Amino acid sequence: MNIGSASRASGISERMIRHYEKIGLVPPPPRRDSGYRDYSEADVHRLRFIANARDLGFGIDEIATLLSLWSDHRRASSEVKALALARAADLGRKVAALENMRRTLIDLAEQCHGDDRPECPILNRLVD
Amino acid sequence: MNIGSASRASGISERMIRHYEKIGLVPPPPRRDSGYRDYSEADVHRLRFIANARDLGFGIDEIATLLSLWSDHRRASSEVKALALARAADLGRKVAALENMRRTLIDLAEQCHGDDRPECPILNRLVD
DNA sequence: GCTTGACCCTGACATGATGTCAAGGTCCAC
DNA sequence: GTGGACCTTGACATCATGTCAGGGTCAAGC
Repeated sequence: MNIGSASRASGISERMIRHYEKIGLVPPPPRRDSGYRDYSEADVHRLRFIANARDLGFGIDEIATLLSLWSDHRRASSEVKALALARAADLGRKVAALENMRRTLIDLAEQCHGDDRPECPILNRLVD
Repeated sequence: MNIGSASRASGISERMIRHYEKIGLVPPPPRRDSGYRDYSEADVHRLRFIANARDLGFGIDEIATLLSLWSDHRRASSEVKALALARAADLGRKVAALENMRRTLIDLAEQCHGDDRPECPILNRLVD
């Protein structure tokens, strides 16, 4: 299967598939005489795994760990669980930080007349 | 004032101060004979404005707009308000997306025994 | 006046995930 | 055999930020 098909089947751009190959996240597939990469179903499977993990907010390093856990049939599920919970905690912190910004902005906007006058609590706050 | 003092006073790293100068977000300060940048209080003020806006999640382009609105004493506060609300809406979308990921991870982790057995719903989900 | 350590200068390379563009080779259906 | 779709590599860009190297400057203490 060509890289274009693998891309469509996995939801990862051709660009990123080549990138993941370069950084060692996916093994280099065999090449045809033309030099074209030739992907198997298993390769696409791996790519989709990566796409799903990425969509859950895992970073490249964590995805590499998940991949090795995935292919290790003797691994303990506790390792995977710990990784997922660490990721969740991280997301929780990010959510809290963004939510804080959002509330601050909304509070400031509520205090701002939003009319033709230049007086503006939002700018005043930035000047503090 | 040297760049180090300006950095400490504004909370922006020296590296980023120089960067903001290069991209035109702050005006190039005068130089002393030695070539050292020489910052005024007004410069530091501007830097702190930038730091505050950055902490509220504004991007460089938006900060540039805020800076021009700030120095325009005839501007309408409605423009600033619109910018703040757009930013808040954007943050709201990001928060929702991250919160979604977080919930999914926690749900998956709850279904995972987290023991020595290899069986793991988290990995199964990634394989879908 | 000299030394020393703290400070400053520029420029370059790196990150991470991703896009785009260019110049060239390949494949297949007609 | 030709055209259009596809593939190759490599390079450059983004955004905010860090770090490092190689070199100049300043100020305090001796």
